[in-house]
Amino acid sequence: MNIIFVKIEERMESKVRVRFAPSPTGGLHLGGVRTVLFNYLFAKHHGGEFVLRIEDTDQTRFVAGAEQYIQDTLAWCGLIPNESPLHGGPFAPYRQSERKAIYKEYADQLIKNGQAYYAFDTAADLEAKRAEIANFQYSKAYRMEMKNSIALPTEEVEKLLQTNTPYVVRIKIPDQAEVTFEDMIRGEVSFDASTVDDKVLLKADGMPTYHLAVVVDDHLMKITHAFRGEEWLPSAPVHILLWQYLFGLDKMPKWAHLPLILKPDGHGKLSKRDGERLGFPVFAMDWTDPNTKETTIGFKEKGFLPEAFVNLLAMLGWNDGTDKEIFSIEELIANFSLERVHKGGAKFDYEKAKWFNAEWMKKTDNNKLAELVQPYFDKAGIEVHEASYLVKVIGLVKERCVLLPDFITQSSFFFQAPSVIDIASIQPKWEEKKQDFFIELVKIYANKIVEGLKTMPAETLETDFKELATAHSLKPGDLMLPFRIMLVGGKFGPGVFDIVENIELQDAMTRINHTLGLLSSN
RNA sequence: GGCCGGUUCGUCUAUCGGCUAGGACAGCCCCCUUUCACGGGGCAAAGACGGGUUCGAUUCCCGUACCGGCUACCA
Repeated sequence: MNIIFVKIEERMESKVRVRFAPSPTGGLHLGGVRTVLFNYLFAKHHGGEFVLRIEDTDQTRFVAGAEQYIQDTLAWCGLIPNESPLHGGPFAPYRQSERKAIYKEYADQLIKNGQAYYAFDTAADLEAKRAEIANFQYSKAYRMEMKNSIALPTEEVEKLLQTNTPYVVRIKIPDQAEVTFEDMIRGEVSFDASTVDDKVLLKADGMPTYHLAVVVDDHLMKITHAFRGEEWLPSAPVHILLWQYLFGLDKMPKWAHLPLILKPDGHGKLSKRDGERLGFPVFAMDWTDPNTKETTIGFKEKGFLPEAFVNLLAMLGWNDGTDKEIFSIEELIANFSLERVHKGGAKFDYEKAKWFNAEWMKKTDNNKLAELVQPYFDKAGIEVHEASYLVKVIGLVKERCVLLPDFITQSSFFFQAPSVIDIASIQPKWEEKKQDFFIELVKIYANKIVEGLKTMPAETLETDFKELATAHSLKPGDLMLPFRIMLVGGKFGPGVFDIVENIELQDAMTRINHTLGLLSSN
């Protein structure tokens, strides 16, 4: 028996190099970004390099704009690759479609060494065979019944090749081979390679499949540690065999198969559909399919801060062993270790995700928040005359905002009078005494304005308000809610006197009068 | 079906053989707040099951169950 055993040596003498290798087929979802993140954290923790490689070998699934989207997403998250298709690097090109010729050479070498072979079966041939034989596998058991350079006489193979018959190149899995390797997260994993079929390495269009491309490029790009989702575990033996055939197992990167991110309800891998169904983003940023024009919302546009997004992703499958949950990217880099990455998948919890964002909002500087919030104000058509005023308002309302757009609902009344007044919450307990009180309050404010005051400190406003209430033999408490609703339109917002202080006396008067008008006309 | 992986409160998780199984999110209650939040305090809530190993297992081993992944000329 041919035993392949790969051990992790604790050597780290060569510079750590990792890669993220997505296919440009659409938006980048949570699981993808987390794979990037763990790659990045591992590389930076060890002072290594992070490479972005685009695996665009499937021309039928290629989607225009997806590559740009991936780069933009990494930029938003702050996970900038050292080498990429856009910025190049010493191992360019970084797009597999541009490396087509390279893979052919290696496929030829495998064929020459008897480790791979030509297969001429058409799609129909394969379909028929699969229909005929339950659990059909293109391997030892049925290889000889198929149209390939192992089963066919040499002359016929020659003839097929000379007449340009379409073919694929398949790896020849050894009849008996136990493949064992050390996964950095899972420990020793072993497979009986004969249960794997002869995977296609080179497709009929001359493009490599993932199996060949990942091995060749990881070698050529000197990748030392390869991270990928757990869904790749079953094909690991193919890759290990290829490493053995092509470059030697001593050169092979160490593998780490990351746990999956699961649906919040039910079971299975989290998908784009789950987000739509349950009402939360799954992609990092908005993604518009160029064909259907359909847009899928992203965490960025939903109003998440990149710091929070990265933080929450890191905690999905990793922790530092303490109760600490809020980590900056620098702290993550400093503390990250693969030993603390989980083996089991984690269900995504949107409520917890929002909590991370709320925490990061509180930590973020008001000036920074103002910058981020400005576009939402623009979109809502709310004019911000002074940036400094926005910064001040943000300080007043930030702890009641979870997502960036919450600033609109929580603070629009600082910039314009509310368009809707929740009269229904005032009316039941409304009485003439209260009306008189507010008429008097307006007069007081008018006098202050005549005295040359535009506004007054919240504390003074509050004292005056309470004194006036007492004078009208009313409890201040019974007046606060109506006052709040007059100012903001409903039962929300920061302290009423903080609001009055900021919107200034003139505006407050206008709003009181407006509501008084509504109340008397009803 | 076959192969591989996984399994601690509803969810994310701590525990690296030693018993009040800790924290966070969500839920509920109270305080603060004459709005809503934030904040503070509290309640409720977990080791899939069965065997071993051991003085002692959530922790180590085996089996079972359940869940997941893969099983394409997709990645």
